[in-house]
This record gives sequence, C-alpha cells and structure tokens, in this order.
Amino acid sequence: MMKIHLSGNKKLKKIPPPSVRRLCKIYSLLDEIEKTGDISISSKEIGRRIGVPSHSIRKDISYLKKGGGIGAGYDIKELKNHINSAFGFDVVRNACIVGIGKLGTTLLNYKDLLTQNFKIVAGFDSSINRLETVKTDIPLYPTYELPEIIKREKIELAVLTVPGRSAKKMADNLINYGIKGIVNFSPIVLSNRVKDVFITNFDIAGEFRFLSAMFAANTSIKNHNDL
Amino acid sequence: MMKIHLSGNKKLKKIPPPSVRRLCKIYSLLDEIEKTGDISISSKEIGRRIGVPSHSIRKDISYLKKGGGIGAGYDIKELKNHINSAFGFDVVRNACIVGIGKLGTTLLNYKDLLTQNFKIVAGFDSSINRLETVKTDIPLYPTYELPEIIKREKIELAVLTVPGRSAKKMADNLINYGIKGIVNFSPIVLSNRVKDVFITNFDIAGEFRFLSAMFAANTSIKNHNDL
DNA sequence: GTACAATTGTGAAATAAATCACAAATTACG
DNA sequence: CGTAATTTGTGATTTATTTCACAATTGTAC
Repeated sequence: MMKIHLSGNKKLKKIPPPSVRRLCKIYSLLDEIEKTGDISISSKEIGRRIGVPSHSIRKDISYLKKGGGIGAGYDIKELKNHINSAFGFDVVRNACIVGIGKLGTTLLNYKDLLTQNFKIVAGFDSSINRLETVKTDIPLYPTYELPEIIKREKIELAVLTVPGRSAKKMADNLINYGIKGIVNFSPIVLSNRVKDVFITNFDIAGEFRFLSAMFAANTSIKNHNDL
Repeated sequence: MMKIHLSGNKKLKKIPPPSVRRLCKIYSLLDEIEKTGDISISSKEIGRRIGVPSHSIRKDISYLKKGGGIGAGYDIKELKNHINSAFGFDVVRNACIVGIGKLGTTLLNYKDLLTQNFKIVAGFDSSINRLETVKTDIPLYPTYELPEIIKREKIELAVLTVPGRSAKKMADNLINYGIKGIVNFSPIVLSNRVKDVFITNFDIAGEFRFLSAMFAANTSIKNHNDL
C-alpha cells in the first residue's frame, strides 16, 4: 500500500499499486475513446475493454474521485482529469536511454513512449563505435558524459538497457547523478533502497520463463501485471 | 491461486503466481551462480541478490520442495532440479513472433530469449514488403500461412507485436490455430477466457506511465512484477 | 564432543487486494 | 409522472500474499 498525494487535494490517499496500474490503463482507454466522440462510459464497458470486472473498475476509480453522478456513467473528460491530476500525466518528463544495444535502439525510436508524458532527450553508450553507427534523431553521448547531460537536459528518468553485468553499477551511478526513476530492462532485479528513486524491473526473458512455467503447470493466469 | 501439477509427484500443489515469478528469477540466479563454481547458497543470499526478503525466498521454495537439510544452505544443483521439474524448464518450446515491426524485429534477434527453453522458429507479418526487408536468420512468412506453419513447426507459443488495433483479432486467430501461450506486447490488454491458453500482457508504454504515476505520487515501489 | 552461530521449514498472524452485495442515484420510456 | 432498468459508490466479506516467529537442524570453533 502506498501513499498518493492528490494534487489540488489536501487529503492523503492510499491507492494500492494494482489499482494504480489499472487506472493508467483506464486513462489510455479514455484517451482512445474520447477520439471517437463519446462523452460518457460505464464501468462495465471500461471493464470489458481492459479485461477486468466492473466492480474492480469502480473500486479503482473510487480511490481518486469523490462525489459525482451515481447512476449515470462516467464523464470521460472529467474522469481523465481526475486521473491526470492524481498521477501528473500532464507534466512532461525528460528521459534518457542508457545502453544503445538492440533493445535500446528500438526503444529510442519507439513512438509509443514519446506520446504522453515521456520525452526521450538523450541516449548513452560506453562504446563510441556504437554511438556512431546507430541511426536516430535523438542525440547520443558517451557514458562518461552522463552527469553533465543529465544536469543540462534536466533528465529525471532513465531507461536501462545495458547488459546484466553492468546494470547494478550503472543504476547506482544514475541515482548518484540525480536520476529519480529507472525502468530496468536488464535481467538483474534492481531493488530500490534509495528513497525517492523509483525502479521498475522489466525482465523480458524472465517473463517468457514465467509464461512457460505457467504453461507447464497447465494453469490459466490473468495478466502479467496482475492487472 | 493456481494449481500446479508437479511432475514426478502425485500431489497437486498450489503455488501463488507471485511465488512462481520469484522462483523463475531464482532459477536464473542459480544458473548464473552455478558457473562461478559455488555449490551451495543460503536463502539470505538469494534474497539479497534478487531484492526480496529471505523469508519470502524460503516460503517460495517450500512450495515445491519437501524434506532436505534444515540448517545448511540450498544445494544449487538440487534446487535447480526442483524448479526445473516443477516448471518444465528442460522442455524446449517452439515460439513465433507475430508482427515484424520494430519491436518484433528486435525480439527476433534478442539472444536472451533463445536461451533456456524458448526457440523462436518463425516470424509473421501481413506486409509482404516488410518480410523482404527485414534481415534475420529466422524464417519469415506472410500472416495467412500462420495455421499451416504453426502445425508444421509445432509452435506452441506466440509473441504478439502487432499494433493495438489488430491485437485482439490476431490473438483470437492464434488461439484458433492451436497456440497455447501468448506474450502480448500490444497496448491492448488481452484477457484469456479460453481454458488452457496463457496470456501475459507486456505493455511497455503502460509501464512507463505507471512509473510516472508512482513518481508523481512521490512514493517508492518495489518492482514491476511485484516480484 | 559441546556450545554457539547460522540456517531452513512452516504454521500462525498480519496485511493487501479482489469480490460481493446492496443502497442510492440516474436514465429511459410509455 | 411513475415504474423499471441501469449504474455508481462503498462498507463488509472473502481470498491471496506477505511477514513473523520459532522449533528443528546443521555447520563451526575450540
């Protein structure tokens, strides 16, 4: 259980991480649906679309919304605003990619990340050779320039796509340089002992293994994110 | 809670999904450590390495192991075998990648996936043009050949890297064609209503948003997988 | 060999999350 | 306007997972 400080709201609320995840998903969905011209949607429909029972949706939304129209559906614009102000999706944050291997290069050019509130403003790699061969619009720098560029470009978040053996050390460095959030794609699990630094581990190979384990166990599961 | 049928064991055990995840991680760790020549390891050390308290590690292992040496550490080889036989990591499964866009291409050549028990034996895309331009050692086919190739190559698992708008339909098709597990990289959440088909959702953009939400909430979290 | 330190295994307790169930509110419609 | 059909919001309940606590076991030092 975590504490979420709703901006524009004196109250301190606790929102379970699974609910935060679902709310993020709901936000994306609303974004999509808004384009079709709809102005209202029910918890049932949201649930159907993201594959979750409607009562979960209502519970999730109840964590951040007070009052409103029981009986009617949710006003899409209004609900988006609620999530927005709770999670700060309206603030654009600068991010960098550390480790310009295959995965790093893909993410550099992965359009979906650039939408919303992430802006990738730099890429880093220790191999000068690689910096020269990778083709991208985003400026690339050698690793030793990390402290300087992070400061200059006001980078808050880092995507870590270095090999496992360098992940731990690099994460420590990044934190020292002032990075406040890390998305770790290396197979090493990074635990965040440092206060105010947020780390999510995104282990692709591990996820495949998990699928295989569940598969072997002949059992159905819901979702990766337990969403 | 799920049912896991331990092979070579008459008993039916229930292992919570979070424990399955951690056990997968533990397995990878043991694999690494084994190379260094160590033959034994403690729950404390495992916990330190994957960022989880030692009592969780012991609990997880207790789900699949019976008897053994209290007081001593875990024998690495033995523990690996236990996990192995519980989750079937010794069986190699054929997989394919559906949707050869940027992400799909990266995964095609992502070495880490090829280790362990996954073997990517085919790639599919609806654009003939793309099939011709992508450079890879793995054979590529047009989408309409999916049913045939799945049967011929005995493909059990699919990695879905198509755009969101085609994800749902493609997933349904794959299931019809006999695919038993799907790793979904599209932003659409796929829920698995079909028995015996396992789906994990791997939403990169969503994960970034989640990080941002946690970041905005000024709260520290542990791990993406809730591992 | 004996005391001491370290370690596992596991019921029991505590915490977290999902699900339920239903009152209260709204809309639809003749 | 009145009745039926939807729909939300949320305490209460159930289920799931983590954490605790400690007996039992093994290794270690002298």
